[in-house]
Amino acid sequence: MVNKSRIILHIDMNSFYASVEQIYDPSLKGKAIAIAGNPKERRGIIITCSYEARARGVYTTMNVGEARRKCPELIVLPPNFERYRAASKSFFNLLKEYSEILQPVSIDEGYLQLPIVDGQNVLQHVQNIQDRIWNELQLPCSIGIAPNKFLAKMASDMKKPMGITILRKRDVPTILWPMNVIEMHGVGKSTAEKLANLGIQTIGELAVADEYVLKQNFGINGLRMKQKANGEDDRPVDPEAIYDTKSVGNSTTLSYDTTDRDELYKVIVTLSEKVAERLKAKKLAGVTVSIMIRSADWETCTRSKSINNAIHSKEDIIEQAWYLFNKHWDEEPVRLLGVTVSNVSDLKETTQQLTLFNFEEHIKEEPIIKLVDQIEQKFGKGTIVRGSDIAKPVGKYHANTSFSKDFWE
DNA sequence: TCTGGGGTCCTAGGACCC
DNA sequence: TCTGGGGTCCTAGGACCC
Repeated sequence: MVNKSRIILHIDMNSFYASVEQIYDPSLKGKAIAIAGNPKERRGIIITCSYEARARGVYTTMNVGEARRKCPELIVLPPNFERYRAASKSFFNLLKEYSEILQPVSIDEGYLQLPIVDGQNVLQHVQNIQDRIWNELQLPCSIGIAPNKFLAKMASDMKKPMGITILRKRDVPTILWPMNVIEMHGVGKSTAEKLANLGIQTIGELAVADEYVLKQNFGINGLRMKQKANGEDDRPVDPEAIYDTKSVGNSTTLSYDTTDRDELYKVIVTLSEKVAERLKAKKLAGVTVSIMIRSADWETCTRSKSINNAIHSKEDIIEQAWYLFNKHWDEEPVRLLGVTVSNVSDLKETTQQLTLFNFEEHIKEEPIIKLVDQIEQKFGKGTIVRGSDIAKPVGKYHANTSFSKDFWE
């Protein structure tokens, strides 16, 4: 009989940025340190902090001033993303030695599906991975081991720092069900409140909740939440997901709220340039440009516009973003501005489509068969990109299912 | 607790087409 | 023409995550 069990790890770096800074400056080890967006500006907030700082009441999103008041000896550092990216790369490279089925989720966490080896002591094996990340990279991490992504994610959260937690299907009623729904990955404050109004407080109550009611209140997500509450999740670990960028955007909170049009134009230009640069690095172009305007009272307005051809140059992005801004800005003081390009696709594919489109313009009177012939004569076979071929193929990885050892039973 | 910046996914309404 | 049903695309906003 085929056993469909998988062994999935969720590896979560502990206070990643702070840990990396402690590598570069070992004198920071054991101290209360924090990384803050803008340490000197009034609007700086804590991005992450060491466990020593957490013990003193400092937490992520806390205002820097507030954090300093709570913990006067706090060492506040600016972020150094190049360092974090480099550390992240080493970390994922190490993980890749254990399996090709690796899905980075963010700079500091990812899923790894282990090959199933008969008679292997899984816990020992994972302990070895954690030891290597610590010994070779000096990075602490927590690891969850489970038969699916959701349970692995929940498990990695249970012991921090440097924890390893196995969460089996059979543990779900005893471990997960007594927990409050807010503890569930994917359930935030808003959903938790809505659930509470329906009389659902715990994950156990969600696990047996009426599906019709869930569907009415939360749509497809309601049914997914119930499945997860029952420990079910069949999403594959997808190594390609990280390459499938949907949008590229930059935003900034101004150091003071302003209505100065010239100043706001400069900000739009800077943001558009950054977006263009990042699109170029990723070899992407997009057909939709959005802007975000946040006013002093935290009201956020987003406006977008789709155009015929995918764009990527700073000039094009500035033009669209500035048009949108002028059309929709209500002249109220602006706190934050953002520019995003979405509906992106590979630059090579979009220019190919553009060539086809332009050519088609010239000979659009011709019957379609002749058209195809002409294009292929001119540009070679394979030039025609049919609708179904344009979408980027997404690699699917399936687990080795021939696992005889009943690890999860 | 007066809140940064990077994203993803889902929904709902309207336009438009057959 | 006073009027169905299915589908897709676009836009705006909300919820959530790290």
